[in-house]
Amino acid sequence: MRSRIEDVAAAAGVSMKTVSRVLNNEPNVRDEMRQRVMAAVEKLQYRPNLSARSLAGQRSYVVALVYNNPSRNYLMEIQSGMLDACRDHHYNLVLAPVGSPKQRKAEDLKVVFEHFAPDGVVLIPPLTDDPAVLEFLEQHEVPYASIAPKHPEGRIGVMMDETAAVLELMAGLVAQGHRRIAHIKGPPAHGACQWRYKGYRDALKKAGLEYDADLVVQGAFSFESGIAAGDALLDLKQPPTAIFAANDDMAAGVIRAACERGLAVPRDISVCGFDDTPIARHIYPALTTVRQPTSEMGKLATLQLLARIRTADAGSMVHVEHEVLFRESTQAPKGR
Amino acid sequence: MRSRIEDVAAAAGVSMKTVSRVLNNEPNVRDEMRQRVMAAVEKLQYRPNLSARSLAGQRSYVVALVYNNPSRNYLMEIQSGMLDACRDHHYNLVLAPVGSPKQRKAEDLKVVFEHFAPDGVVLIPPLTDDPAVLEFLEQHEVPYASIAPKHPEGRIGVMMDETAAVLELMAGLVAQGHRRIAHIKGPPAHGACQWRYKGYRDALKKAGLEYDADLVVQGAFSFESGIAAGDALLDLKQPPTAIFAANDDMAAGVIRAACERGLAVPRDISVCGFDDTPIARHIYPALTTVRQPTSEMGKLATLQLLARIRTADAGSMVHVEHEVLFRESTQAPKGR
DNA sequence: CTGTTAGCGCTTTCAC
DNA sequence: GTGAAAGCGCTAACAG
Repeated sequence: MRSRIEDVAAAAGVSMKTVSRVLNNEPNVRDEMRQRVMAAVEKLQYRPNLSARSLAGQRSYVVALVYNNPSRNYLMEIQSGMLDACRDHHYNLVLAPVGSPKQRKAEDLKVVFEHFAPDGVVLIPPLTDDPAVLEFLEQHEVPYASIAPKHPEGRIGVMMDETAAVLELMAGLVAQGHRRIAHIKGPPAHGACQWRYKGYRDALKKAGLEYDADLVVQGAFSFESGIAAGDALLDLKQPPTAIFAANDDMAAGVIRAACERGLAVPRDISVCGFDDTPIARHIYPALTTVRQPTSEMGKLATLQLLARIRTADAGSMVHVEHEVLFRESTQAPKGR
Repeated sequence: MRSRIEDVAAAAGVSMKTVSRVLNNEPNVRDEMRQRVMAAVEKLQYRPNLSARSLAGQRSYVVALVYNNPSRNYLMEIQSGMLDACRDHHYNLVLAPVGSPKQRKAEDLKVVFEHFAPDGVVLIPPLTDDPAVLEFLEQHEVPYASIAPKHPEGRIGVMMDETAAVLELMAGLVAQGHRRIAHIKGPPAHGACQWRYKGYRDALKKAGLEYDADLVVQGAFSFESGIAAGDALLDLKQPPTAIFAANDDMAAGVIRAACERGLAVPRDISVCGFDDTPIARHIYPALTTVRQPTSEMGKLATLQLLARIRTADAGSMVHVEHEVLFRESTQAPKGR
């Protein structure tokens, strides 16, 4: 049978409460006691019982990943980073998909909270900015960390300078000689998309190129929406020489659209995406894109959350570096 | 504050234990009592406290998904199916990646068990057949369901007739006129690969084609291994006219290898994969492949597991249907 | 068929 | 600084 706190107390010759104090890093324990307890814990291979702990105390040692319907790759990466952070801090991860069948986000959240009473949650786009979710969390006073929120002010979590990344990407296209560069926007609910769009406009201005509304179409982050957008752009009287899609899936759709009409990428049209998901490397030609350290972002967000759980005003909004990857799908335009 | 079982008992005018009986579907409760209790539960919005339940009882109402390093897409699908099943049965899912950094699978499992004491686990390839994991589970008498195990005898879970699927796929290639069909094998640790390989051999025999060892190369399920295998096959003095890769990622690698050397798919070489992961539809040309209902398999495996948790000899190995999808990456060979 | 009593293993008072 | 006792909300064993 598993050893209990009582056994550890007996082995160390102290009371249960002292053991509890040591385990929870509480003050008011002499160093010598601490050592004795640690030794006994080690010797008996003692691990606290989670259920008992959360029943008696107020903490559950669980954090939840709350999400709506992000890209599967993205979710996977975040999840894996969170698992890393959790493992290191003896925390545990539960998944909280919300609003799946009936769109009752707050209801779904409530169920998760009733079951697991997580000590905090990590939010990822496009849910990071969902009013219903935020309201629920504020109301229940649950600490949360946000990944790539639209409005980072006063939040803790992690984000990347997406605008700067796009600026860099666009500068590369301009350097290759592109003058007519189109943009496929992502869903507006997705905070990052507005930054990417801003980067696009800023880059045009910086390069002295005029903004042309015809060259900007709305996508939905899906492969299919990329095909539709690509078709629309390639049908223009004066088509662009390069297309910057707000994510890789849509960029893959554009490549499909181009191939279907006999155009070669990048010879006839340059294409680039964003995110560096696996598809970026797997399609032919390999996509020029922006890598964001997604898994690390999951980890960092979790660390900020754990800090805040421990101390009410700890944790901050941390920034991570991007990396622009020029690959095969972009080159100087033909006419040059 | 949340209502407790005591409140429900008071509201229904019965004892706590009766409420408990109703909630756990135990026998020996009059229908009238049951109704009264249910009404009170509804009225008070009562939800049992998980921690208290698992502390007092023997069940944790948690199932774990135990995995090693499957394809991310695959994992995602399984996970989503499991979440469905769990939600329907008031169970909860925890993730148990094992052997990640230091390859101590049993150790990692133990940690998960100490924290969550899951009532059962679902195993997915390539871990389904891992001796260390199976031994741990048997030893601790933990019910488990297996997805696509190498040796289904006596197991519960879910599997697909992979051999039949390959037979069907290969028959399609033969019907198109292919006579030199190559195969890229998946990692041997992965149970399904032996069934896919068997299907390949059986199909050759059935079509009256000779088995040629040069046409079979070993892959590792990765895109990169697909490139390498594709290069090897295309370098042959007498290259194949069609290549059947044991999964989609490797098939994508083959397409890359072909494109790099200026060959067109399917004009110069037909390629097909297995699994119908998103990449199959997203690359150009779209891959001929075999769809397996992965998400449903996650759900079904969980249902079998839950049945077994409830009753020691319930649950079985269920079979799901495949679907062969002929898309753009295969056509009749040139020479014909 | 139903209710009472005693814990599950831990943390929290509150004494010392 | 440390410890003893009293629950956290539920289920198990037993009594009715």
